[in-house]
Amino acid sequence: MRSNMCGEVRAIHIGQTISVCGWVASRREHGTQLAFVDVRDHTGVVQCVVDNDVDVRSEFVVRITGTVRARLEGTVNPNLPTGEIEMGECVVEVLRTAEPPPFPIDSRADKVEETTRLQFRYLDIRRERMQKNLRVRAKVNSAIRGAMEAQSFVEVETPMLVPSTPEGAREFLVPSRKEPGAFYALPQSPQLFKQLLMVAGMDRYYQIARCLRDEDLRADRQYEFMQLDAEMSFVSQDDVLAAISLAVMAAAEAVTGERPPTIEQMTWRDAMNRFGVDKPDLRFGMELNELTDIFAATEFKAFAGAACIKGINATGKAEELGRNKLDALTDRAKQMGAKGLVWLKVAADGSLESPVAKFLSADEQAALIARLEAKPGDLILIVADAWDTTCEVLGQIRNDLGRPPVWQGPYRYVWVIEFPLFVGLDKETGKPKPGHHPFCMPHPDDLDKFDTDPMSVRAMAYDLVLNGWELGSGSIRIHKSDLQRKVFTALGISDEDAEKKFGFFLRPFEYGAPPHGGFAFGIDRLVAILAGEENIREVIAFPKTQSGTDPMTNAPTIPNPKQLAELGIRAMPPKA
RNA sequence: GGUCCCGUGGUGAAGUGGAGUUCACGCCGGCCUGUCAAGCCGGAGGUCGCGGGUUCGAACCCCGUCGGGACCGCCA
Repeated sequence: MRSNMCGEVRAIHIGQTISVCGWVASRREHGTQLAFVDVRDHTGVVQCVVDNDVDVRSEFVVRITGTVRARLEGTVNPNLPTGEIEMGECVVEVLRTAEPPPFPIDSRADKVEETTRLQFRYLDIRRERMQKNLRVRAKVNSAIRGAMEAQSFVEVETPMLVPSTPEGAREFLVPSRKEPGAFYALPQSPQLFKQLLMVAGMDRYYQIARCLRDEDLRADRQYEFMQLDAEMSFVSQDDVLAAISLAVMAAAEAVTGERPPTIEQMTWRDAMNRFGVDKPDLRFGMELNELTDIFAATEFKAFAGAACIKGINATGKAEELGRNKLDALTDRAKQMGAKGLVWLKVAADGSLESPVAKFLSADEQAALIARLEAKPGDLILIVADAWDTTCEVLGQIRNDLGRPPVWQGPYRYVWVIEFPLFVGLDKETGKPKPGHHPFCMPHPDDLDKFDTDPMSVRAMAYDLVLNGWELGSGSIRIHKSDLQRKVFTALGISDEDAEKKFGFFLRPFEYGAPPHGGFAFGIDRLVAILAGEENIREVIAFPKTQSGTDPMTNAPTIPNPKQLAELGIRAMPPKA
């Protein structure tokens, strides 16, 4: 039907008679003798000159045949890639008329209520922005596949109807027709199957897998999302990081044209100490500074005896943050569990202005200023509390004060390694809770700490972080039953419970599980950042709203009684 | 489950207790031979999300509810 794409016609085509197909982006009529019709496809628009009356409206689908010619002098449009040329003596075929769209099919729709965009998603996707985003996504998928294939990973598809598992995120359930009362779950991830594929000798598995979690939605979370899911046999942690790094770098290069440098590594403890979060945003400074030693002998009651005192220097923020904003920050710190937040402003003469300055000795003040390299106009914020609280609170405040939009460059990838094996204590059992999942390999140097200091045991677990967003995580898995039993014991899980809860998963290991490890990272998040979007809905063709509905299809809908009867289900009455 | 913000013709905004909801874009009709998200003239189009309350009077204040969004919880 067409010989050229609209956005690709150039001066070299002058003299050729060509046909383009697309949608009418705009029509400018000048009497009955002359009309301009801009035709749009996903490559762009081209101006078509019609020398007579033509009845086409916005978004009519047309095929236009004409001869490419240079535009008249003075009518070149430098804002358009096709602005040097136009199609003349055009014949217009209307392939399909169209109703006026509810919003303009261009960047003006960026301001339209998102619900309306989702209700008419097929029109929204017609826009340049969404076309670009979905094509970026396709490039990422393609580059990842290429990188994984090149490393001898084998793509294996795992089932979508799986057994419900006891741990982890809330699952979507699918009723079984053959066995009324029984349910399948939709997979939160292919975790179980990919590890069994290692037992099965697949050696290197990967899949761009759809995962489903029935947890509340966010800017970076949807019910359904896509992961690069991978698992490798006979590998060290560094092997896994290297393999995934190649996939991520290939994806980034495919989109940006630039290959990121080798992804740096940082231990979890360093990340917490320096940035106060396990997903540090390395694009800006304002790092946490250790101050405990400076105030070791302080008279100031709020600091005296505190396990950990840290501070950040919000450089140049003294002016900007008035009393109200400082109070708000203090409230936020308290909400997060800190006893308080101390602020000090560096005055023009270098002295400290603060309600608490009078409690700090001259030596302490001098040491503080030196440690934080504070200059006039700087704002110092200090938290004194337990180590984790101090880090977390200051990390959050650091992000609040300094973090650029996630899409803003440069891209700073970082592997956060050596996550703790256990985090916190279960309120009911008083036993440690698994940091990642209970099948993570403990760090070999920490095996003797299981009994003495379990909370300090590191795991062979790692996260990939980009600009403060967690892209994904992985670990080396336990493949021996004695070590697995040791971890279960620490978690307070008896042999009997372990068999009941995880037997279906662990029993196959008895037939010869190789040492193995893997990783999974969220494609939606990576694509969003590479596409310059701060919301993954912008890179998903048909996403759900925050309450889990689809304004276009009206899903979820109420099934008819016959369907329910067949499934042996009696539903609650719908909400009024 | 919680906190905060938003809801006014098709779309985006203005109006925060008082006359007839205002403006831009879009839409419909007319004019127009070089425009380019054209220009000019005219026109149609709104239960101000919904329900209740306060008031002489409510788009505006109060309560509830529905829908949307950001965040917390949650996401082993």
